[in-house]
Amino acid sequence: MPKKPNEKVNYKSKEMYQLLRGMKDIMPEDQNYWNFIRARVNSFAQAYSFQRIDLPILEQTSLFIRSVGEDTDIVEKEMYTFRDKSDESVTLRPEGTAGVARAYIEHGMLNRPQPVKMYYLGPFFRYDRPQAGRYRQFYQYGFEVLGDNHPVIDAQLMMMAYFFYSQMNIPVTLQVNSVGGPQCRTRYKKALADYYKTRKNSLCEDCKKRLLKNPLRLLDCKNPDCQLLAADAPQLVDYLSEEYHDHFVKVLEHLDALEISYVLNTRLVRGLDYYTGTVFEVWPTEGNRIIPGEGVPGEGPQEGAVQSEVKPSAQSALGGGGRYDLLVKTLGGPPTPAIGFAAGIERLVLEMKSRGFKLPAELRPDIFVAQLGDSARKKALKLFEELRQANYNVTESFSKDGLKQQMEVANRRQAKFALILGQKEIMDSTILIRDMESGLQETVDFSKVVPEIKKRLEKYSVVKVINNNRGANTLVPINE
RNA sequence: GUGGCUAUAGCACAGUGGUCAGUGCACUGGUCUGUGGCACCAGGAACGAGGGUUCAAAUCCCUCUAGCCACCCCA
Repeated sequence: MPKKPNEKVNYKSKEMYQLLRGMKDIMPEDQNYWNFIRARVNSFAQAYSFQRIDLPILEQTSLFIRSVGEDTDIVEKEMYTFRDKSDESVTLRPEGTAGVARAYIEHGMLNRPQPVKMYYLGPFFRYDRPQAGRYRQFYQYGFEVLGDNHPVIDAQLMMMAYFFYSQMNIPVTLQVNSVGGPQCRTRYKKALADYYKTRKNSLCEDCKKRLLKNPLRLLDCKNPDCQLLAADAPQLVDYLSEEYHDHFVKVLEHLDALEISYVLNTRLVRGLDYYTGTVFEVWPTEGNRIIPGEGVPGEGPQEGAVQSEVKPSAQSALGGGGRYDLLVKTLGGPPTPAIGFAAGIERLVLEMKSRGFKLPAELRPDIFVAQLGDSARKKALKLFEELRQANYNVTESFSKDGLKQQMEVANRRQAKFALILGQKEIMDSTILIRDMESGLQETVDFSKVVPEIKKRLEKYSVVKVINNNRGANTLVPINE
């Protein structure tokens, strides 16, 4: 139905619905990345004996206040909190560990063989200011080990995090530190305060506030003057109690033995209150990343290697975690040491894209069914279903009339073979099989089409890759 | 929450006050009811929203919304 020449139709309404701030659609063309990551998480979980747990997105507000900490940014300004119809204060989960700890207690998991190893993958919510790789609804996967405080557990979890990325050609460095227990931190904060008391005037405005509110943050201020001061400030590791010190030393010994790339970063402090002892983050190392619009290579003076203790950019941490030996008890459960690691999926997708990560093409259709004429269309529709039930990956474009158009679709979808059914074929009960790669085609008896297709598809069967389940860089079909 | 930059077809861009806006890719159709990758032709589709200045606004100003960047912080 042709329109009148001058009649302009605007398909975009002036008052269009749009995404809420910080929300994001994951489009079909990106699903390959997401499927790949989900498959990888599942296969790592299986290889390291973690069992999946799916927790509600909505929990009691107090769960997060109690676990994450009242004075943290997450609780103070980033939670989606509201009252439900029974006037209970509920919160969209801002992180995963609190829920896992809650479930551990609620389901009496202390009666299971320890440690209990669980993983999760799903959406989380924080009302933060959006930026690249930072959304208000974001996806994280996480691994938690509860009920064991042996240092080897820490090392193994870090190893897992490390190889999750490095084995898919995303070079990463582990940033490792120990924040000790509450007593260690109290003593350390006092030492810090003493150190800064006499040097207060050289601090930037922000840091003067930090001195009162969150002295640990003084150490990673970006201001050059503050950094100078921070360099000589007392270090947290020197204030660890013997117990925490010994534990941390053993963790580092394990890491050394593993020969993986890690940095002892004495300034690494994490933003949730429940951490005790070992904390770590996974930072991508800047090798061979494709930065869009990057200038001419070889131009300008080469800066020294990026200092590994300075984050290249704000959103660059791919993941992080640490011990939370006191959390389960804080939430009313039995004393239960635990450690966890969680990472953001959006950031990993960005990283994969910026490195030109090659994904295996979608599974190609085996067969494209083309038809010409009404009676052929009827027969083709039935044939399609028969082939599908015979477990072939079959595709079509039945609503199109022209053979040319249909062949274009077949080509675009990279079908291996085309079956062509026209009036002539209907007349003598045959069908055309066209090999889309060679262009060769043959007429075969219609009743023999399935065996004939089967015979021809054999040349492709060798390529099927079975996932070896050890983190190999292969794409596997997903059941989320 | 603070500061800065930006907003033109599905995507990437051009147009910086003067014919109700161009290009490339993509999309739909045609050349071609019997054959895909190529070619040629045609078509649909946009100035983020609202207000102001002006004879005239995509272009200048204000507000809002959103994105990005730097903080804050985090995944």
